[in-house]
Amino acid sequence: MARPGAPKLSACAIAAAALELVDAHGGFTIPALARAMGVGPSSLYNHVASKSDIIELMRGEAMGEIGLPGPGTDWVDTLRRIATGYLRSYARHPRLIPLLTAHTVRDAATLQVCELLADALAAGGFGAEASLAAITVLDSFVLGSALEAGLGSGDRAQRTFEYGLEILLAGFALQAAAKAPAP
Amino acid sequence: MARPGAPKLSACAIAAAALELVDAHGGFTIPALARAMGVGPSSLYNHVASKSDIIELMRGEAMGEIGLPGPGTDWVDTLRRIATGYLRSYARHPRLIPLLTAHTVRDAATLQVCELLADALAAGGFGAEASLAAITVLDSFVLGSALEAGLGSGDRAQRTFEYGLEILLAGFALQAAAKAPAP
DNA sequence: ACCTGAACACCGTTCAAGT
DNA sequence: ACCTGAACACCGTTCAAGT
Repeated sequence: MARPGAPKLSACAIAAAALELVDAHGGFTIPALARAMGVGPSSLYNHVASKSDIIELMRGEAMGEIGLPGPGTDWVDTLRRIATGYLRSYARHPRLIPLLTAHTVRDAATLQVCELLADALAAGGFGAEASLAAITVLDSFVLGSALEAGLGSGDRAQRTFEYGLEILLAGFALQAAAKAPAP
Repeated sequence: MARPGAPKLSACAIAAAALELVDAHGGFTIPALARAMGVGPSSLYNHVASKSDIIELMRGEAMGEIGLPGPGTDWVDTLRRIATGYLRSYARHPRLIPLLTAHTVRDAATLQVCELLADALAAGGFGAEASLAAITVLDSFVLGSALEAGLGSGDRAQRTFEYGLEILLAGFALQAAAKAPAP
């Protein structure tokens, strides 16, 4: 009962199919992606502008899966929850990470999460510069851990992540308690 | 007075030329690399096995530049010095970083530095698992910072790095002082 | 509005041939 | 031992043409 002229493709469906290919093979190719969707390579360009466009869509898809803590949450706990959700999300698609690090972030959902992190750190007394440093640490740590967690033995890497995260958060709390603003 | 039959190419020269292209354009191409060296594309394959081989050679070149602390150094100071040299090295070639994160490390010099880090952490009382977590944090942080330091306004990113590094090291020292082994 | 198919300018790699 | 040049099987993207 398919409507006549119902489109076979959409940006969302393209991103999902590409993510499946990345999960399975660590990369994707326009011809391979088109073949997986039962369509000619040139058809994709009616819905996305370029291959790099598809990669950015995949970032949004991975990032959209993480649940965000409510605004009443303690700032350290906010950091912990975001980092944990972030890890779980990217650990599901570890082979996507190398593709993402080669790109500057443009995805809206990702930028929004960064703002939430900045707010939490501000609540902890971090200035703008210190906050940037902390977010860089956290982000790099999560991506590095997700790479290991997704590819290696999941359970051990998970504990390694939790342990490292507590070191980080303890460092942040220490810094906040000292109430010394960034030099 | 060139010796007759003196080779125009070598693995080392290829890596250096490729690094120049990456610094300038954020990537390299076999034809472009060959052209830069005044040679045909197929000539390169007398000295390297593949493009990915060239990338691994570049990792070694970047890593080889960092100076290592002597064995008498305090363990926290050892971490600080390696991290700092590591950052300086990669900040000089920030556009190389995305190429490297897509690769598993095979370079000998890099693996040796990892061992030095593990030794330092062991001296601080870290067990094997805690040590792995700490190295993951440190490595991710340095690469993330180098990406920013090399591409953004160098001086501010440098201070951001130093500040974040002190947070990290304080966290490590805290953990060591508590003398609680990894859970 | 959306898909097709042919076409373009590339890419990494191989291999026989030369010196 | 090392470089050449032609060749191979690709790749991402465009565009006129169809429906």
